[in-house]
Amino acid sequence: MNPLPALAPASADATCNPAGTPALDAAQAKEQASIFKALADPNRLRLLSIIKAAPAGTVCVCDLTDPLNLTQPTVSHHLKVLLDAGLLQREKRGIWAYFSLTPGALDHIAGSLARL
Amino acid sequence: MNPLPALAPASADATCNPAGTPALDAAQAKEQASIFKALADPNRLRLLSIIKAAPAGTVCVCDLTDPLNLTQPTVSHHLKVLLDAGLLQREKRGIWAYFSLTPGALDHIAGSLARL
DNA sequence: GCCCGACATTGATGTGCATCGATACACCAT
DNA sequence: ATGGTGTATCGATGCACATCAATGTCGGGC
Repeated sequence: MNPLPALAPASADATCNPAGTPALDAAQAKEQASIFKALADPNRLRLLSIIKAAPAGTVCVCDLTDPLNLTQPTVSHHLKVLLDAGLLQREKRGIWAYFSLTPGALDHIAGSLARL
Repeated sequence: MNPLPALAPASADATCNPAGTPALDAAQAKEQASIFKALADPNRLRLLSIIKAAPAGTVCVCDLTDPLNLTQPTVSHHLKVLLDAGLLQREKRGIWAYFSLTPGALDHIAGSLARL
Protein backbone atom coordinates (compact mmCIF):
# COMPACT_ATOMS: atom_id res chain seq x y z
CA MET A 1 0.00 0.00 0.00
CA ASN A 2 2.36 2.71 -1.13
CA PRO A 3 1.07 6.23 -0.96
CA LEU A 4 0.31 7.70 -4.38
CA PRO A 5 1.35 4.78 -6.56
CA ALA A 6 -0.08 6.42 -9.65
CA LEU A 7 1.91 9.61 -9.26
CA ALA A 8 5.40 8.23 -8.82
CA PRO A 9 6.87 7.44 -12.25
CA ALA A 10 6.14 10.81 -13.82
CA SER A 11 9.69 12.11 -13.85
CA ALA A 12 11.75 8.97 -14.18
CA ASP A 13 13.46 9.12 -17.56
CA ALA A 14 14.09 12.56 -18.97
CA THR A 15 14.28 12.19 -22.73
CA CYS A 16 15.63 15.00 -24.86
CA ASN A 17 12.42 15.00 -26.90
CA PRO A 18 13.71 14.35 -30.43
CA ALA A 19 11.14 16.37 -32.34
CA GLY A 20 8.70 13.58 -33.09
CA THR A 21 7.92 11.70 -29.90
CA PRO A 22 5.72 13.59 -27.52
CA ALA A 23 7.22 14.60 -24.20
CA LEU A 24 4.54 12.55 -22.43
CA ASP A 25 4.07 9.00 -23.64
CA ALA A 26 0.64 7.42 -23.71
CA ALA A 27 1.05 5.54 -20.45
CA GLN A 28 2.22 8.55 -18.46
CA ALA A 29 -0.52 10.68 -19.94
CA LYS A 30 -3.16 8.13 -19.02
CA GLU A 31 -1.91 7.97 -15.44
CA GLN A 32 -1.88 11.71 -14.96
CA ALA A 33 -5.26 12.07 -16.65
CA SER A 34 -6.76 9.63 -14.17
CA ILE A 35 -5.60 11.87 -11.34
CA PHE A 36 -7.11 14.97 -12.93
CA LYS A 37 -10.29 12.99 -13.64
CA ALA A 38 -10.64 12.50 -9.91
CA LEU A 39 -10.39 16.27 -9.47
CA ALA A 40 -12.72 17.07 -12.37
CA ASP A 41 -15.92 17.05 -10.34
CA PRO A 42 -17.28 19.98 -8.29
CA ASN A 43 -18.49 17.80 -5.43
CA ARG A 44 -15.16 16.02 -5.13
CA LEU A 45 -13.34 19.35 -4.99
CA ARG A 46 -15.69 20.45 -2.23
CA LEU A 47 -15.03 17.21 -0.36
CA LEU A 48 -11.29 17.84 -0.52
CA SER A 49 -11.80 21.43 0.56
CA ILE A 50 -13.97 20.49 3.53
CA ILE A 51 -11.56 17.79 4.68
CA LYS A 52 -8.58 20.10 4.30
CA ALA A 53 -10.31 22.86 6.25
CA ALA A 54 -11.36 20.57 9.09
CA PRO A 55 -9.69 21.41 12.41
CA ALA A 56 -8.55 17.86 13.12
CA GLY A 57 -7.75 17.16 9.48
CA THR A 58 -10.10 14.20 9.53
CA VAL A 59 -13.83 14.21 8.79
CA CYS A 60 -16.51 11.58 9.32
CA VAL A 61 -18.66 10.61 6.33
CA CYS A 62 -21.80 11.55 8.23
CA ASP A 63 -20.56 15.14 8.33
CA LEU A 64 -20.06 15.25 4.55
CA THR A 65 -23.49 14.45 3.15
CA ASP A 66 -25.28 17.51 4.52
CA PRO A 67 -23.02 20.32 3.22
CA LEU A 68 -22.95 18.80 -0.27
CA ASN A 69 -26.67 18.03 -0.36
CA LEU A 70 -26.02 14.58 -1.80
CA THR A 71 -27.21 11.16 -0.74
CA GLN A 72 -24.93 8.95 1.31
CA PRO A 73 -24.20 6.45 -1.50
CA THR A 74 -23.14 9.27 -3.80
CA VAL A 75 -20.80 10.75 -1.20
CA SER A 76 -19.37 7.31 -0.53
CA HIS A 77 -18.78 6.86 -4.25
CA HIS A 78 -16.92 10.16 -4.55
CA LEU A 79 -14.81 9.37 -1.51
CA LYS A 80 -13.84 6.07 -3.09
CA VAL A 81 -12.79 7.83 -6.28
CA LEU A 82 -10.56 10.19 -4.30
CA LEU A 83 -9.27 7.26 -2.28
CA ASP A 84 -8.36 5.26 -5.39
CA ALA A 85 -6.62 8.32 -6.82
CA GLY A 86 -4.43 8.44 -3.72
CA LEU A 87 -5.73 11.81 -2.60
CA LEU A 88 -7.48 10.61 0.55
CA GLN A 89 -6.77 8.15 3.34
CA ARG A 90 -9.44 6.21 5.22
CA GLU A 91 -9.31 5.25 8.86
CA LYS A 92 -12.13 3.24 10.41
CA ARG A 93 -12.79 3.99 14.07
CA GLY A 94 -15.55 1.69 15.26
CA ILE A 95 -18.63 2.30 13.17
CA TRP A 96 -17.39 5.50 11.59
CA ALA A 97 -15.03 6.08 8.69
CA TYR A 98 -12.76 9.09 8.96
CA PHE A 99 -11.15 10.55 5.87
CA SER A 100 -8.06 12.72 5.72
CA LEU A 101 -5.90 14.19 2.96
CA THR A 102 -2.93 12.10 1.87
CA PRO A 103 0.05 14.22 2.98
CA GLY A 104 1.74 15.87 0.02
CA ALA A 105 -0.71 14.55 -2.55
CA LEU A 106 -1.94 17.94 -3.72
CA ASP A 107 1.60 19.29 -3.79
CA HIS A 108 2.67 16.30 -5.84
CA ILE A 109 -0.03 16.99 -8.42
CA ALA A 110 0.89 20.66 -8.55
CA GLY A 111 4.49 19.64 -9.20
CA SER A 112 3.57 17.28 -12.02
CA LEU A 113 1.57 20.10 -13.58
CA ALA A 114 4.59 22.37 -13.65
CA ARG A 115 6.71 19.51 -15.00
CA LEU A 116 4.41 18.78 -17.93
CA MET B 1 -10.92 38.28 -24.16
CA ASN B 2 -9.25 38.24 -20.79
CA PRO B 3 -6.71 35.53 -20.21
CA LEU B 4 -7.94 32.81 -17.86
CA PRO B 5 -11.33 34.29 -16.99
CA ALA B 6 -12.42 31.13 -15.23
CA LEU B 7 -9.47 31.01 -12.88
CA ALA B 8 -9.57 34.47 -11.40
CA PRO B 9 -12.15 34.57 -8.57
CA ALA B 10 -10.83 31.57 -6.70
CA SER B 11 -9.43 33.41 -3.69
CA ALA B 12 -11.66 36.47 -3.42
CA ASP B 13 -13.56 36.24 -0.14
CA ALA B 14 -11.87 34.28 2.60
CA THR B 15 -14.57 33.12 4.97
CA CYS B 16 -13.65 31.73 8.36
CA ASN B 17 -15.44 28.48 7.49
CA PRO B 18 -18.03 28.25 10.29
CA ALA B 19 -18.18 24.47 10.62
CA GLY B 20 -21.09 23.88 8.28
CA THR B 21 -20.52 25.71 5.03
CA PRO B 22 -17.89 24.09 2.85
CA ALA B 23 -14.74 26.07 2.17
CA LEU B 24 -15.51 25.97 -1.55
CA ASP B 25 -19.01 27.05 -2.55
CA ALA B 26 -20.79 25.39 -5.44
CA ALA B 27 -19.95 28.07 -8.00
CA GLN B 28 -16.23 28.10 -7.24
CA ALA B 29 -16.12 24.32 -7.24
CA LYS B 30 -17.84 24.17 -10.62
CA GLU B 31 -15.37 26.65 -12.11
CA GLN B 32 -12.31 24.82 -10.85
CA ALA B 33 -13.76 21.47 -11.88
CA SER B 34 -14.18 22.72 -15.44
CA ILE B 35 -10.47 23.48 -15.55
CA PHE B 36 -9.53 20.04 -14.28
CA LYS B 37 -11.99 18.51 -16.72
CA ALA B 38 -9.96 20.05 -19.53
CA LEU B 39 -6.87 18.36 -18.09
CA ALA B 40 -8.60 15.03 -17.47
CA ASP B 41 -7.83 13.53 -20.88
CA PRO B 42 -4.60 11.79 -21.84
CA ASN B 43 -4.51 13.25 -25.33
CA ARG B 44 -5.03 16.78 -24.06
CA LEU B 45 -2.18 16.35 -21.58
CA ARG B 46 0.03 15.17 -24.40
CA LEU B 47 -0.97 18.17 -26.48
CA LEU B 48 0.03 20.51 -23.67
CA SER B 49 3.26 18.62 -23.19
CA ILE B 50 4.17 18.77 -26.88
CA ILE B 51 3.38 22.47 -27.13
CA LYS B 52 5.33 23.24 -23.97
CA ALA B 53 8.32 21.26 -25.19
CA ALA B 54 8.34 22.90 -28.62
CA PRO B 55 11.45 25.03 -29.26
CA ALA B 56 9.49 28.09 -30.41
CA GLY B 57 6.73 27.55 -27.88
CA THR B 58 4.19 27.48 -30.68
CA VAL B 59 3.09 24.44 -32.67
CA CYS B 60 1.08 24.10 -35.85
CA VAL B 61 -1.98 21.83 -35.81
CA CYS B 62 -0.58 19.78 -38.66
CA ASP B 63 2.32 18.79 -36.39
CA LEU B 64 -0.02 17.56 -33.67
CA THR B 65 -2.12 14.93 -35.40
CA ASP B 66 0.70 12.52 -36.16
CA PRO B 67 2.28 12.08 -32.69
CA LEU B 68 -1.15 11.54 -31.09
CA ASN B 69 -2.40 9.21 -33.83
CA LEU B 70 -5.75 10.99 -33.94
CA THR B 71 -7.73 12.43 -36.81
CA GLN B 72 -7.57 16.14 -37.49
CA PRO B 73 -11.14 16.91 -36.27
CA THR B 74 -10.44 15.19 -32.98
CA VAL B 75 -7.22 17.16 -32.43
CA SER B 76 -9.05 20.35 -33.33
CA HIS B 77 -11.73 19.50 -30.78
CA HIS B 78 -9.21 18.93 -28.01
CA LEU B 79 -7.41 22.15 -28.85
CA LYS B 80 -10.70 24.01 -28.58
CA VAL B 81 -11.35 22.52 -25.16
CA LEU B 82 -7.93 23.66 -23.96
CA LEU B 83 -8.52 27.03 -25.60
CA ASP B 84 -11.87 27.51 -23.86
CA ALA B 85 -10.28 26.54 -20.55
CA GLY B 86 -7.77 29.35 -21.01
CA LEU B 87 -4.80 27.02 -21.18
CA LEU B 88 -3.89 27.68 -24.81
CA GLN B 89 -3.72 30.67 -27.12
CA ARG B 90 -4.37 30.53 -30.86
CA GLU B 91 -2.64 32.64 -33.47
CA LYS B 92 -3.54 32.32 -37.15
CA ARG B 93 -0.66 32.94 -39.53
CA GLY B 94 -1.97 32.68 -43.08
CA ILE B 95 -3.35 29.20 -43.59
CA TRP B 96 -1.93 27.76 -40.42
CA ALA B 97 -3.06 27.96 -36.81
CA TYR B 98 -0.32 28.08 -34.21
CA PHE B 99 -1.05 27.21 -30.61
CA SER B 100 0.96 28.23 -27.55
CA LEU B 101 0.59 27.88 -23.80
CA THR B 102 -1.14 30.74 -22.04
CA PRO B 103 1.65 32.21 -19.89
CA GLY B 104 1.22 31.34 -16.23
CA ALA B 105 -1.88 29.22 -16.76
CA LEU B 106 -0.38 25.98 -15.44
CA ASP B 107 1.19 27.79 -12.50
CA HIS B 108 -2.16 29.37 -11.72
CA ILE B 109 -3.84 25.96 -11.61
CA ALA B 110 -1.07 24.58 -9.41
CA GLY B 111 -1.61 27.49 -7.05
CA SER B 112 -5.34 26.98 -6.83
CA LEU B 113 -4.68 23.33 -6.02
CA ALA B 114 -2.52 24.25 -3.07
CA ARG B 115 -5.13 26.81 -1.97
CA LEU B 116 -8.01 24.33 -1.95
C1' DG C 1 -11.87 33.39 -62.14
C1' DC C 2 -10.74 28.19 -60.11
C1' DC C 3 -8.80 24.65 -57.31
C1' DC C 4 -6.25 22.95 -53.40
C1' DG C 5 -4.67 22.64 -48.70
C1' DA C 6 -5.24 23.77 -43.52
C1' DC C 7 -8.37 24.08 -40.10
C1' DA C 8 -13.08 24.34 -37.89
C1' DT C 9 -17.77 22.74 -37.37
C1' DT C 10 -21.62 19.43 -37.58
C1' DG C 11 -24.04 14.96 -36.83
C1' DA C 12 -23.93 10.46 -35.30
C1' DT C 13 -22.34 6.76 -32.26
C1' DG C 14 -20.47 4.33 -28.53
C1' DT C 15 -18.62 4.69 -23.96
C1' DG C 16 -18.05 6.49 -19.42
C1' DC C 17 -19.77 8.71 -15.37
C1' DA C 18 -22.76 11.06 -11.67
C1' DT C 19 -26.66 10.12 -9.25
C1' DC C 20 -30.10 7.63 -6.90
C1' DG C 21 -32.90 3.73 -4.50
C1' DA C 22 -32.36 -0.68 -2.72
C1' DT C 23 -29.62 -3.76 -0.54
C1' DA C 24 -25.64 -5.83 1.78
C1' DC C 25 -21.99 -5.44 5.19
C1' DA C 26 -19.68 -4.18 9.67
C1' DC C 27 -19.85 -2.96 14.29
C1' DC C 28 -21.81 -1.82 18.77
C1' DA C 29 -25.51 -2.17 22.47
C1' DT C 30 -28.90 -4.58 24.78
C1' DA D 1 -28.71 -13.60 19.20
C1' DT D 2 -31.30 -9.38 17.81
C1' DG D 3 -31.91 -4.90 16.62
C1' DG D 4 -30.03 -0.55 15.09
C1' DT D 5 -26.84 2.62 12.98
C1' DG D 6 -23.00 4.09 9.87
C1' DT D 7 -20.84 2.78 5.26
C1' DA D 8 -20.11 0.34 1.22
C1' DT D 9 -21.79 -1.95 -2.91
C1' DC D 10 -25.14 -3.06 -6.72
C1' DG D 11 -28.26 -2.05 -10.69
C1' DA D 12 -30.45 1.16 -13.34
C1' DT D 13 -30.89 5.59 -15.62
C1' DG D 14 -29.88 9.81 -17.77
C1' DC D 15 -26.40 12.84 -19.37
C1' DA D 16 -21.80 14.24 -20.89
C1' DC D 17 -17.95 13.29 -23.72
C1' DA D 18 -14.32 11.25 -27.06
C1' DT D 19 -14.08 9.94 -31.58
C1' DC D 20 -14.81 9.82 -36.44
C1' DA D 21 -16.69 10.80 -41.34
C1' DA D 22 -18.59 14.34 -43.89
C1' DT D 23 -18.98 18.99 -44.75
C1' DG D 24 -18.06 23.94 -44.36
C1' DT D 25 -14.85 27.92 -44.31
C1' DC D 26 -10.87 30.59 -45.11
C1' DG D 27 -6.61 31.77 -47.52
C1' DG D 28 -3.01 31.17 -51.40
C1' DG D 29 -1.38 29.69 -55.77
C1' DC D 30 -2.34 28.69 -60.74
